Amino acid sequence: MQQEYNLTRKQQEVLDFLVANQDHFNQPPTLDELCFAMGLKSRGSLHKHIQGLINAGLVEAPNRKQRGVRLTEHSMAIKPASNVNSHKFDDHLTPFVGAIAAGTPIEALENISYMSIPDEIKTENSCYILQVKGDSMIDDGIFDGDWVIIEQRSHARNGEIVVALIDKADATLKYIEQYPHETVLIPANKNMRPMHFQPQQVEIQGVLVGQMRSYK
Amino acid sequence: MQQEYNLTRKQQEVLDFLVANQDHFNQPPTLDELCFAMGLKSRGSLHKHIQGLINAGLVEAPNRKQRGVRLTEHSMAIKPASNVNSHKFDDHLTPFVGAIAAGTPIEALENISYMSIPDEIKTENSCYILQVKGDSMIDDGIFDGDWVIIEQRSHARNGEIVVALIDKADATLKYIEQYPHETVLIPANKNMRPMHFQPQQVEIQGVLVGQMRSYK
DNA sequence: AAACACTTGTTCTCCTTTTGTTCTTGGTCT
DNA sequence: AGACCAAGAACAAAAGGAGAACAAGTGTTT
Repeated sequence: MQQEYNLTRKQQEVLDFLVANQDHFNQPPTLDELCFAMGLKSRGSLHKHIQGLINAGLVEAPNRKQRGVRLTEHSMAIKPASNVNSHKFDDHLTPFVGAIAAGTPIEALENISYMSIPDEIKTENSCYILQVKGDSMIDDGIFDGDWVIIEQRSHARNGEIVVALIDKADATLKYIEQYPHETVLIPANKNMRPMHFQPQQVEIQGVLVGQMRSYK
Repeated sequence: MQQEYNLTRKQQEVLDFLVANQDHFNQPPTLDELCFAMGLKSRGSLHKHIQGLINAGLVEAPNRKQRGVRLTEHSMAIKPASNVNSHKFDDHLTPFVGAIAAGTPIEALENISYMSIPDEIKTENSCYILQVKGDSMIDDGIFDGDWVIIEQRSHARNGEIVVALIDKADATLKYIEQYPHETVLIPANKNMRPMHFQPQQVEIQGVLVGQMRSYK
């Protein structure tokens, strides 16, 4: 009877959160903290889901004890077996910091959000995500509205695609070619022309390492 | 799939879908989700088919329980489930099942791996990931080597990009236009021409909802 | 230590939305 | 006619949520 996990969607969500974050907590969370994380406004609602997990034997019964929401050994044992090969849990969330449009500074979001992206489209170094506005890289398959994953760096090799800040004012996503006496930023768009600058005008803010698009 | 049971054509279709996707679901689907995947508009219609499968002993009776449509052990045996169990504990992991190249069947991976992708490029319904081989969608910014996220469905609207199986042999990623007497698959590549088929030659295996690319 | 305020877990009622089930109606095909 | 199938209405149960009320824990002040 207790081996059969018949969890509802919300119970599953709560369990997922607990499993995914068990390492992050130095203490088990309070109900209010969990509510916030799950987007609920009432402890009572959440408590019902917790109760369901307790009945399923996946969470220990916290008898009125505060911060008593812990996974049972049983449910802890489930986690390692949960995915077969590679792609281990990357609890590495990547910050989504704003939008980049050729010709204007990066529009920073007021509250940064985070996305969980696969290792395949990022690097081991620190990365962030921007949403592309405009068509300056359209010939390279980077469209208006796409997300790009940028590795934070201040230098690049010729031929890489970079986030470049021009005259400390305008940010843009372009191919870069650096020569001793000039830096050229090259769009991937037949209708646009390469732009030439003094090297000191151009500050590199990161290098393109991945891209995502939604068709919804 | 073979039938030693007396299933109607539609019952068989539903069963095939359930068997083919038992690994992909984090949780059993609701009737509405199943309706959507099968191209039905009425829960009532689907329910009758499910009822048939329950009578045949292939699906457990979900007594009013939500998301209760599960295969019995008996029907699981139909298709040896390689590594079932407990993907349901990671909502956020999406299976990477193989590569798709125009003109050849999907190359399935021997062991499925999983990627953690953001909600922004998938849907609430069951999705899987394929790697694209070839240039048939290059004008649409889908390049050789890109990953595409496919929502599992057997129908599509005109103008959507689908994974289509032609004559039960060749799988391909194309725009689809469906008319009463013909189905047209349209590549996004100036050098390739639309292909015309009898409707029954073309089986839809999913619809494109997202795309990813690595620049490493 | 006693009294107090505050936090947190628990239980409860009332409500909305989602979802499974049962119907009736009508269509197509053999 | 008899099967299969689809659509949609109608209903009941399940799932999810908000908030009040209360009790048990925690911390602070006196």
